[in-house]
Amino acid sequence: MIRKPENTKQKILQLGEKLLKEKGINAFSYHDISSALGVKNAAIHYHFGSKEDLLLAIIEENRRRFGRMAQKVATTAEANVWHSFEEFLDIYISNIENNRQICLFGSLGSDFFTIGHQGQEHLKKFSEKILTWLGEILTEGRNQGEFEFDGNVRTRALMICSTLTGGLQLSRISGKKDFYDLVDQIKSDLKPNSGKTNKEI
Amino acid sequence: MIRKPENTKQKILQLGEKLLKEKGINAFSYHDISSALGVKNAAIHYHFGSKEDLLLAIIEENRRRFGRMAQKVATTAEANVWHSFEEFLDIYISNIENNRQICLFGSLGSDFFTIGHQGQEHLKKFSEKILTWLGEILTEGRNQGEFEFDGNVRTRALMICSTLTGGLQLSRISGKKDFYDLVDQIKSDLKPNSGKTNKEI
DNA sequence: AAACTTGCTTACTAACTAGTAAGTAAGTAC
DNA sequence: GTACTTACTTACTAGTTAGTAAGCAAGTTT
Repeated sequence: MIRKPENTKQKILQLGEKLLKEKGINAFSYHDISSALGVKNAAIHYHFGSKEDLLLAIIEENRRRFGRMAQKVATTAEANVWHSFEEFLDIYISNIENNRQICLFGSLGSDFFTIGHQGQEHLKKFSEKILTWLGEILTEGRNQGEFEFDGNVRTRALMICSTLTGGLQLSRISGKKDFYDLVDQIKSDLKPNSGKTNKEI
Repeated sequence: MIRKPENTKQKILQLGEKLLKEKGINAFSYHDISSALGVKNAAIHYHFGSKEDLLLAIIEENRRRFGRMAQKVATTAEANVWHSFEEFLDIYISNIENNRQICLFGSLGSDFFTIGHQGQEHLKKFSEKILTWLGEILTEGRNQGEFEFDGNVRTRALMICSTLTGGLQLSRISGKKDFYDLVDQIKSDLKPNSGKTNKEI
């Protein structure tokens, strides 16, 4: 028998995340994963004792991935707020391009009352992390004159996240193009001196 | 036996909608409905042959309800765009106040690939109806000088819907208050001469 | 070489799922 | 008063679900 330690575990995690973002936590089963990977059901339980454990691992994996992105844009030489913001938007764009997946928070926000307490708490902490990070980028950008927007920073960060989260879902229904329009409008709205021209484009 | 025709059917429909918006289509069963209503599983199948049939009826019910709202604001004496827009926002606010439900499109956008073709098509038509209606209100308001916003009308309508859809879900995670802040910001952003003050509030 | 660990498989269970077929009590039409 | 319709119930099925206990082959430690 060929031994590739941690290989199966990683594959389960990756496929679990894919299924979570495509169908939702309540619409895939251990069998969906095991049959796709050519292993038995019990192999999934060996690596992730319960479905809740798999869910926690998926959330943690997303948290780490976000951390790496934040680290990357913070240490890049030509670091600037627009570059950081684009990297953030790319997370959502890669979702829609990857089989029209929705984001973690959209999937688990919808199913929030069907997941365990630990999952809810992990999600809450992760969402605060994102809102804080985005808030810092927005504040920095506003101070630099790179961004222009009204109101409270946290609310603006929340609004951008909500638009992207909802946009991924609605564009499943109304068409992919709508999401790209949405992303362009979000960027356009943030640009200074875009004014409120009130002209039809 | 007391005969209240259509009573059970209405109750099934109401509870089905509630469960759909609280837990999602894949997280409730016919048993959840039948046990709550004190009837048997087969009674649900009598009124709604399949789960897909129940789903179609729920979508149709929401479509009718939206139609009644649109009719109402169109025929009200003191009709104006702000009043219409507030009535629209009230649909989302009543969701969050009703056990932190999410909206139909959020729930079914997340589970889009797990529902049947008919459900997807009905949803698509209904979403176009809403976007068209909101687009008309936005256009009228912009022409009257009541609303001020940049860019394409459809994209702006879509952005407002996306923000509300995503906002309902994210505020399950981050707290109810965030949703009310979001609604206030949406309204504030639409107001003319709000400018882009770039000041922290 | 004996004991232990890792990464599974085989074989199973209890609970739950949507859905069906047949029956039945009450009301309605003629 | 007989036939028909409505709104269910009883009783069932076949398939799916997460989860478990025991076994086993290969590699690792001592």
